[in-house]
Amino acid sequence: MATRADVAQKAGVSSATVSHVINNTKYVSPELKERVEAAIKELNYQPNMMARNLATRQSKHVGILVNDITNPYYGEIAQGMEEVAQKNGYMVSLFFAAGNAEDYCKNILQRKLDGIFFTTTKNPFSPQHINLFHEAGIALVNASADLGSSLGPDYAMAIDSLIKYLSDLGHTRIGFLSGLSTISQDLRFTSYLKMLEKYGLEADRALIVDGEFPYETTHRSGYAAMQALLPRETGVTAVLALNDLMAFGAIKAIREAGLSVPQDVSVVGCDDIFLTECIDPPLTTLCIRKKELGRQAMNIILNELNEKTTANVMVGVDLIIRGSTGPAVRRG
Amino acid sequence: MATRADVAQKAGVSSATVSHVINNTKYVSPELKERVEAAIKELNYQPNMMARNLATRQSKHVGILVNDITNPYYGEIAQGMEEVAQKNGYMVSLFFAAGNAEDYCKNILQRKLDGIFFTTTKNPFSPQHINLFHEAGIALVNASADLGSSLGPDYAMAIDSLIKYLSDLGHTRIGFLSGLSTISQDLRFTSYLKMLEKYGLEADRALIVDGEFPYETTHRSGYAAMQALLPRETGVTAVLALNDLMAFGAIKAIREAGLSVPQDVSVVGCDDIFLTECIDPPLTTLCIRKKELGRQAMNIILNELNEKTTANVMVGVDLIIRGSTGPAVRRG
DNA sequence: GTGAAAGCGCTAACAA
DNA sequence: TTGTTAGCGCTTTCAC
Repeated sequence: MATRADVAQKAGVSSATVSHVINNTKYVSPELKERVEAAIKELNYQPNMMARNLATRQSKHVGILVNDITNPYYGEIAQGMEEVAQKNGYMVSLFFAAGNAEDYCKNILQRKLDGIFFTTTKNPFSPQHINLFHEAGIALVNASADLGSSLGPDYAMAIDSLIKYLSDLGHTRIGFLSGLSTISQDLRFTSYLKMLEKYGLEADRALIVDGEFPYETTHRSGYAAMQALLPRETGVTAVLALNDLMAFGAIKAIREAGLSVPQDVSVVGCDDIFLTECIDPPLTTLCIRKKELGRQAMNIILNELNEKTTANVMVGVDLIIRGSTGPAVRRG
Repeated sequence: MATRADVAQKAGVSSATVSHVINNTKYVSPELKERVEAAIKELNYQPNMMARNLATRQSKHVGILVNDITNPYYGEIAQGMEEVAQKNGYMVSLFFAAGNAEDYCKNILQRKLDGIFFTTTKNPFSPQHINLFHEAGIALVNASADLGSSLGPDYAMAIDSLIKYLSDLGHTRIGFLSGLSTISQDLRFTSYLKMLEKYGLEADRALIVDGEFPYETTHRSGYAAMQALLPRETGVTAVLALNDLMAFGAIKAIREAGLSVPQDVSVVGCDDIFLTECIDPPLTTLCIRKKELGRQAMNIILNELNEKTTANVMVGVDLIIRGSTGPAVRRG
């Protein structure tokens, strides 16, 4: 593989000049420029990023930490992030919440990743790890808050609309399938509580199902949560699940209990992964603009790197009404 | 951030010695070794991979090309690959079939990726690109065949079992929703044809629905394919879809046509993504060991890199019978 | 057994 | 405007 020196020689210029035409970092006379470009083409020269990165002390490599890439939600976010990363000459690598934090940390530090997007609150990294990242000058974007920039879905308004919608349909006993811990400060959960209050509905503790350690938010935990909720005889007529996968599981549990959706229980998901519209019944859900989220994450990282500015942004969430919700009926 | 020179100084040895204790590349007396290790710990020294990679001419960085990471199928493969990559000090980056091949190619070459796993036949890279990869000594693992090592699911036996199973249930008109082009040499399709013949069933062209360019294998294309198949009045009583997503879409189309699954039409998917067991009815499908596939991919790359051996392996596929298939009934 | 020093390919002062 | 050169941090011969 040709190196910069080869190009310089072939073009009859210095290697610095080659650098300058490649990086557009200084004026080079049109004539030389042309000669250099010709040489590059001829030799099919490709700059060696490892060398460049060593010299510039940046890797042009970022990471995305996902809970479970098997959830289409994260997949779409990753796609959005990759899209703008690619446009800017960055690569994105995957990290899994279930992976080994120590190994990941070492990798991140040693490879000098330029930035990381934590899409999930389920973060394997300890505050010490985060500190190391900070010291290394890595741009951090967190779904929730505090460290570096923050970026996440703005659930509050959509959940407001949702509770109003359900309330208008006559629902007064609205459950919440959390998947997370009791003390969760998840915005979905806190918004749920707040909006219940706003619309004069009772936030009965029995209507709320927490997850169990290790916390999971899959169809399986949704199934388990609903199985836990139904026998409680709370008079529940509607539930909001932390995400669509959990909602799928909840629907299954409801059916297995001999009830139907939405006649007996209305079910609402969150995320709006593409499958929501193809299951039966189609799922009412809170639609997060996932690609947008991913794009924003990369943009924020880019800004943090280039302009040294940190940002706090929230992306919109919309209530999408489909077939899994309907009027409340009193069960005997 | 401390460098190797700092460590050397603190330990009172040369930087070469530090290298040797870190990489275990030469005998170093226990005494010095200990001093070096102490210094490393004390300075919290982390080797700079960019420098090391420059010197060793390998990036310890591999890629995985996926069709659509939003399909849990690919997500699980990526997870498997990442798992063994991490264990071996490699990072894996994502490439999307829909991405810009030119940009990707440049990236791959310039960053000196050590290997790439093409999980999908839908490959944006031209033979010229592939050639460049070859010349650069990049380990290539392809789902189908020919370039470098090959790795993919072994559909043939499972499809044999499937056709036998359906045939035993009285199905004689079995459709195929391909998503791909007419001339597809996809092993699922060719196995389907072969097994129809084996069990004495007719491979009516009208029972086969090709995809349309740009080929897609999502629930949407499954929906469209089934909508195309139903009006043909072929007497179809069972269909095999290229993957589970397409099967989901097919089920939706069947229902919208006023028919039911499996009473009127049996539906079979492929991949066994986790959602198959939580939709209604649970989907009969061909289960691919996805994590295994990902792990194998990384192992093959590692072997190709270290032992210069190439491999051709297929991972097992199992027929999983669930609720979406049942006895054939004569309609009309 | 250990260390000096010459790269790896590129960038970025600084000179010319 | 262009070229020289000293790094970037690590590996790896080759002397000692």
